[in-house]
Amino acid sequence: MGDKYEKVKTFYFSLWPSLNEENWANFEQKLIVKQYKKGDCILKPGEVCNTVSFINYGLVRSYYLVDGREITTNFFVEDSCFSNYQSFLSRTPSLMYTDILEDSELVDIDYNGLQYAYDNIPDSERVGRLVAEQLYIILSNRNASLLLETPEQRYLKILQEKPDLVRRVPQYMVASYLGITPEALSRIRARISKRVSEVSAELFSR
Amino acid sequence: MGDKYEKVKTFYFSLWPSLNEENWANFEQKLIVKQYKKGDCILKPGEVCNTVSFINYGLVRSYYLVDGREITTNFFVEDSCFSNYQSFLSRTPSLMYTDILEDSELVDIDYNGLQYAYDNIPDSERVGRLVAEQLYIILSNRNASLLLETPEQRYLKILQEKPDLVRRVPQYMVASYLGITPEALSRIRARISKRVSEVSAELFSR
DNA sequence: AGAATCCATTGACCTGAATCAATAAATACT
DNA sequence: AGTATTTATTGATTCAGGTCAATGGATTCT
Repeated sequence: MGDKYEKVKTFYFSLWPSLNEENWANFEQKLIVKQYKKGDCILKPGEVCNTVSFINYGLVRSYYLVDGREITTNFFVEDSCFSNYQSFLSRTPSLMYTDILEDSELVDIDYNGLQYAYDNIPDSERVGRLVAEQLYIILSNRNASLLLETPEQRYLKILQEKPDLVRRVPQYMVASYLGITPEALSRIRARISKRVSEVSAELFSR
Repeated sequence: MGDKYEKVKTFYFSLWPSLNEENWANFEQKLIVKQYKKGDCILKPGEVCNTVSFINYGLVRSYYLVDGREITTNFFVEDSCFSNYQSFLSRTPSLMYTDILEDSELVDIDYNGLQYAYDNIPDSERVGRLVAEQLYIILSNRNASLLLETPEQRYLKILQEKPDLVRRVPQYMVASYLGITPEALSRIRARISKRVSEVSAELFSR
């Protein structure tokens, strides 16, 4: 059983320098491990998100669905934490879906479990602050990307920064993460490979 | 002198139930009051934001400038706190400008002052967490608005939710907050008032 | 393996907003 | 008050991406 908590334990020890075995044991009691199958939907619009989850293995996606059109806000991969944090924190209904894209194992802590930790486990309050701050920074960067970069720039960036993710996820989901339609992404790809082949020809002709 | 701290004191007491006079006195020592004139620029791209500020009075704006084009991310009004939180937290250079739109008085706490508070003043850690969480929720809502609503919907919303702000700020800044050009906002306004007059005529003809 | 479903590409066309430009209105400045 | 500057409106044009539709490849399922 300790097995399934190994990765999440490493994760927490890394960002919680003062964490010791006693406090970990206390914290671990609040964790629940669950397995999901590809295609499972774990949160729907209207539901309040009640967990923060660590991904042992698998792949997860959050997205809005607005008149038939999906808008992906995030992909989450193994060894990281995710939540619908806005819904979780504000205790208000989610506006998003959260789906399992690949068979996954999640380690959940629920809202009450986390409040218990804040109230009873030393320094967990600070970890909570640091996590919230980290998530703020990430969201802020995502925001800047959507405001400042063109879809093509965003595509080239994700290709470079998360090539593995692009391979694991259908292209239409990547498109919706970039804020465009599948057709538009297909055209951007065509444009890029045209440019690449022109440059190659140029180099070849010298 | 205590005068200038009155509003910010009320503000902190409201979100920090366990705050007492002794701890407040300790905290207040870390605060610095500053006046600014309309047009002042208090943070430029490349600079690291080193303060979180409470606005006694005045109006402040944050915006990106990308090839001559302004993109407003936020307006901040009296009795609220602001910061370039992404830069402040990550200690990395800002990508944004922060300008004073109306003569303002700010009550600043700097990065070290805040760390001092976290380390020495009871429950300040929790307040820091709650503030970060609140800011996350706000940013998340702003994000959803930009992804899910049309510029016209966003305009109607800001008209309804912050009519005072729309009056105090030049229209081209509102446009850049909505993610469009001044021309586009002007056309949206024309469209709306056309619809309004059609509805009026309709009602009148009965 | 074969059928069915899902996914990516391509073409034709449409649309909303950007851009460029000119003018008018409003504010600020002396 | 009168000039200068800033801001808002309107028109003409352009363009990136959306929409609709058809086709062909890939995956998945039994």
